[in-house]
Amino acid sequence: MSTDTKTALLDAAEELFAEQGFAATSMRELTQRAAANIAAVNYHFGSKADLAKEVLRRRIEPINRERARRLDALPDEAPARDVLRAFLEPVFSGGACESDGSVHGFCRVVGRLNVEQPPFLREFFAEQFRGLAHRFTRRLADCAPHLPPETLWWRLHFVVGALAHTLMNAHLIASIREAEGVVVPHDAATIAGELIAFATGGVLAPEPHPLDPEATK
Amino acid sequence: MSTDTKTALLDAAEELFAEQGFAATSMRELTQRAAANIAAVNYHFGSKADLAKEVLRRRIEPINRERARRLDALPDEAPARDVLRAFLEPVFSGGACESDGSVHGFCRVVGRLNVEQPPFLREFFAEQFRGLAHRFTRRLADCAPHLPPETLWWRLHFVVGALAHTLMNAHLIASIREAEGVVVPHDAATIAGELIAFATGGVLAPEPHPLDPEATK
DNA sequence: GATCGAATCAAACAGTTGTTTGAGTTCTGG
DNA sequence: CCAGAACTCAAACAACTGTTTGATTCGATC
Repeated sequence: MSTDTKTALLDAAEELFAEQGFAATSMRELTQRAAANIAAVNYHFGSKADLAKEVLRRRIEPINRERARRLDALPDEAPARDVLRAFLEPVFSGGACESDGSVHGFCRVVGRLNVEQPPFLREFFAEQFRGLAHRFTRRLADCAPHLPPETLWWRLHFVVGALAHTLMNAHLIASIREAEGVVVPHDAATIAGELIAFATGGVLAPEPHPLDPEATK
Repeated sequence: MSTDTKTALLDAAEELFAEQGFAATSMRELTQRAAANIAAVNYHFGSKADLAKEVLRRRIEPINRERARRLDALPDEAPARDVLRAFLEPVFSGGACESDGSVHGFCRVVGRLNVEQPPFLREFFAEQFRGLAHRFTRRLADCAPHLPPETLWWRLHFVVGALAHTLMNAHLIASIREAEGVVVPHDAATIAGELIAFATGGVLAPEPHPLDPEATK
């Protein structure tokens, strides 16, 4: 069946883009892992770039739908923590975990391509997130009326950064300390919990002081 | 003078790696921008990979020295905010800003290569940060004795993620809203201030609740 | 002014890149 | 059973990859 080849390509691309990034992954390697012919990607997707978009779309769209759904389901007086849960938890749920509870490959590919951002993906990401980011920022503004909108805008992006970095490196971060005998749980549920607590504290932090220029020097 | 070629190569590499990443930047493009011969990189640095290491080293080492210096200079009872300032401010200072106050290219290259992490850079980064990360985590533990060490470990990495993401995308993040007529200041001082406030709130947040498994489903 | 090492250069290296081609196979609907 | 679409395949495409070579130029030291 041809659909099998198509999803095999998506799966292989997901793994390899996650591990090595977009530019560093070759079509030979990719099609070989999918047990497909070299020409299969261009036949089914058009190009390597279009394949990458499709890899992302199949994961991001459900996540963003779920984010929107949860945001809408929140009562008006919902606290910031619930808003941030609506933003973060969908990433880790919905099959995001391996059977051993560790973070699934697609989490890493989203994080990876989100930061690699090949030129052709810039617009794709902007398109996927623009609307949602504004809705969440507006919602957070209700929870924290003492904070100016620009500050909240920055803070939501800090959360995105922490999320992307964590998705990509969770296994590495944990392994650093485990090499010393310290066991660091890094299953998806633990990470999500840690991240939500951190994000809530960060978003609700008091307004930044103007920095002492002396100290920054 | 030959030193000029060498630094011209470092500067060009810094810019291009920042914009496009390591794998996506070719030697032709790189040497051309530096007004040097194709063979110049291999002559002066040995290989493309070694060039990348050098690009990073020349920026990261001073930053990490300054981080260590500031950490040591802190009084014993210093609050978490000061510890985080010692960690974050050196990134933005020391020539990190363009003349217009925006974030300098090298900030982006560090953020970029930190997330792209070509295999040969894994060990390099680990080596550069391992010791420092532990010292900061230990210091933060003194400021927040109510939090388990693993939680602080995660939170420091969340801060790194927010930092890396911001360094890479500050201009983009700002431009999204400016396209709508909202002026978002994104000079280095503003960003540093926002990030420090966010990081302090996040690191000191109360311990994470165990998540409601229902909601994560 | 000759000598030597450092630096630059154009050219070529062998290998890989993403993509295209056209013939072959497999599958499906009539 | 056959026509036609959907798909797979090996081979070749031109372009580009990082790196090496050997001759040439440059600047300093003796």
